[in-house]
Amino acid sequence: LIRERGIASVSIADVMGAVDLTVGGFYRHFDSKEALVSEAIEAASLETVGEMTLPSHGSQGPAEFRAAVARYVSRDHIADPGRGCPVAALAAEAAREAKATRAAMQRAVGRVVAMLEADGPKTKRERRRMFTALSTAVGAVILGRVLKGTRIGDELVASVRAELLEGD
Amino acid sequence: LIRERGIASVSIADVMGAVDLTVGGFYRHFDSKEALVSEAIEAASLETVGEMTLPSHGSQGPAEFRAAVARYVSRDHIADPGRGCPVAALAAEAAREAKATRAAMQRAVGRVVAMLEADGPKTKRERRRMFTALSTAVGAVILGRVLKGTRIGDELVASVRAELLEGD
DNA sequence: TGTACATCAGTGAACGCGCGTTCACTGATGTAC
DNA sequence: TGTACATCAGTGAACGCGCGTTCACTGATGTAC
Repeated sequence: LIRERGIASVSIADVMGAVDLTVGGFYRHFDSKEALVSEAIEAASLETVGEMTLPSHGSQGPAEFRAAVARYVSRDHIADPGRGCPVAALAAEAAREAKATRAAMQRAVGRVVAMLEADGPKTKRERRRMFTALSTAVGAVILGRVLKGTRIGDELVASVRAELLEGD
Repeated sequence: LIRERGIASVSIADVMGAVDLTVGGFYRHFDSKEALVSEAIEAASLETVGEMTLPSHGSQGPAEFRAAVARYVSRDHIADPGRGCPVAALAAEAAREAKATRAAMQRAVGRVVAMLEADGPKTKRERRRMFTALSTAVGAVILGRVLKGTRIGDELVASVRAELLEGD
């Protein structure tokens, strides 16, 4: 719900309503809205990284990397933020939130980096390419979402996808 | 103000207070908050593109492109969203807003693309690289902001900057 | 030059509403004896 | 096996607050004569 609508636009009543409960009960489970948001980012991050890593346990080859990119920079991911990467959906908003939320988002990014590093040590050049590819993928999903339904949006997503998949 | 704090977190009282006026007068100037947000995105977009294009009028060479990238993917830009690119600051949030706001953000992205296209027709390959570089730059600024003050954030920004400036 | 009047940016109080949080309570569940 | 009691998830009403928007008003400005 938060990934779909953003942190500020989801109320506790929305969250509780979505599981057919009433607002009052919320505080049996979380100390505050901020605690919920932090845990939600954490959970979504684990889920997303888990899906990306799924086929091979830990050691990722270039084929797995390409498959992950193809799933990340895709029409499906762009069309369904609610089930997608919390970094793409919420990074900009989380950067303006209180400490706990920012920290959760920093951990989420860290987890992606750790996943990309999982197949052993990298040269400086490889690390640079890794950070660049990550920025490109996140940027493309965010831009793809705001441009959804426009010609330029389709071209941008197709371009980035092809560029990342071809290596360079 | 909106670029700094986000659309939802800026109230009309905040905006009017920032220019030492009271809330009531707001509606002499704008029909609604949404109208203000749309115009603010429009204005910020013109300002940002203007700054990027400034040195040479229209026809941009590779040197101007490199200078623009260096200014965009920089510590200064990341540290000061309030004076920076509205796309990096607000694209993800604008994607969830009503039509007028989304449309303003789409125009903002379109303006950047038009600027990058300004030095004449491009091959398909060049267009692909252009869209990729745009996604990379926007992604890096957004990630740089959420990671501000962390080791990984510094490394990511430095990496993307170097990678984009070196060509590839 | 002086007066009457229209315009309109800005005021400040009010509106209905939804927010996050609190709290006294209910009632199902599981344990102790 | 049956009874008494503690636990605690969930209820629903209330709180104080800030939100976007409306509206009757004020008062400075500029134009018409």
